[in-house]
Amino acid sequence: MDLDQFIVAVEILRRPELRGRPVIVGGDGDPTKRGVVASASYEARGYGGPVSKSVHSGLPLRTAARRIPDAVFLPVDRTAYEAASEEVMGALRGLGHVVEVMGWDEAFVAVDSEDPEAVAREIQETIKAATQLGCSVGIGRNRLQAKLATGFGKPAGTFRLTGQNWFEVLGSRPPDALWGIGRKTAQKLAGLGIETVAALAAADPQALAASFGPATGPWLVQTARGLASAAVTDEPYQARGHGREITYQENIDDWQRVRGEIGRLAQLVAADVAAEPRPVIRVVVKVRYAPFLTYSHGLALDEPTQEPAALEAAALAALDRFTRRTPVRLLGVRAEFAPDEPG
DNA sequence: TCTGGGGTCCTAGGACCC
DNA sequence: TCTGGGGTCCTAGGACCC
Repeated sequence: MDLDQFIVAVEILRRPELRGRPVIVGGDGDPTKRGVVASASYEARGYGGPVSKSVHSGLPLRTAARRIPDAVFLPVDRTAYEAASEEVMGALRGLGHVVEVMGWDEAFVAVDSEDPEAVAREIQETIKAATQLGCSVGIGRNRLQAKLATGFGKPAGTFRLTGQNWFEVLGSRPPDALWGIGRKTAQKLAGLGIETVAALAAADPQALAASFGPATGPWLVQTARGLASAAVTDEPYQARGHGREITYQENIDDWQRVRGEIGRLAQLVAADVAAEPRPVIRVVVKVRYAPFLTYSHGLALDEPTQEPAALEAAALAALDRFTRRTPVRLLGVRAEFAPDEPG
């Protein structure tokens, strides 16, 4: 299940007069500032029109404003989206299936049915009745097939993608049409002469292991064949870590201030971590210098802890490993938890 | 394209050990 | 003291996703 233009849809629910207009949500809503598009309405995406007038998520806000000057720009309101998402997932769980939430606007639902389209429509009606939000539902024999199927069902539709029609639908598309394969991998594959899903499915897993590593190589081929094995689970999600990062509106060139900001971020991370039962074993500091060069340095803690003072001290020690003291545009602090003991 | 913020997983290389 | 072959752990970086 994948909600249609989720963030924009939540905004339109509380501002119905925006329906039908190009709406762009991102940053603090000021398109003259640093930030990117979190969500754009279908009107702003300008399907079928020229790229020079189309906006999509990830696009810099300043570029979006140049492309659609009369769009409505709104700030990101995480609290509102979290609340709406909770409502949706609650309604979905009410149907009695195993539900695995994959972010604000997506979930896998484990269903064994002779008539999956009927179940899909029931899911859509239930969510619509509870929240007024539309969604598309993809049907497949595994998570990979179902996930890709939602894209073909948009908006507000259903689509069935199984071994029966996998190559008919996807065979001639580029590999980055698949879930988990992006632009970089597609380029690297093209360099090996592999330019379609069908070609990737026919490739030798061992040969790809030489180029992509022992796990990724064979995984690429399995994915192109539409195969995936992970079951849908409703086990409560356990975060591996928590982090905070900020892109500053103006670059910081005073490294005393950088120190102060890292301390502040470490305190925010300490507060986030306090909500979890697990201790922190490692702290990583990230610095993005003004020309968009990003580096990180981390260190293992002497002993596992959640103590804010210890996390801050570790973050400052990690910061000391950065020798280059030129202006920065982004600072981040991340805390990583001890992994679960097996068994 | 002057390029967010929250994450996850994998890889390569070096250190270290036997 | 021209130097093997594992294995594991740690670290930094990259790719990807929502």
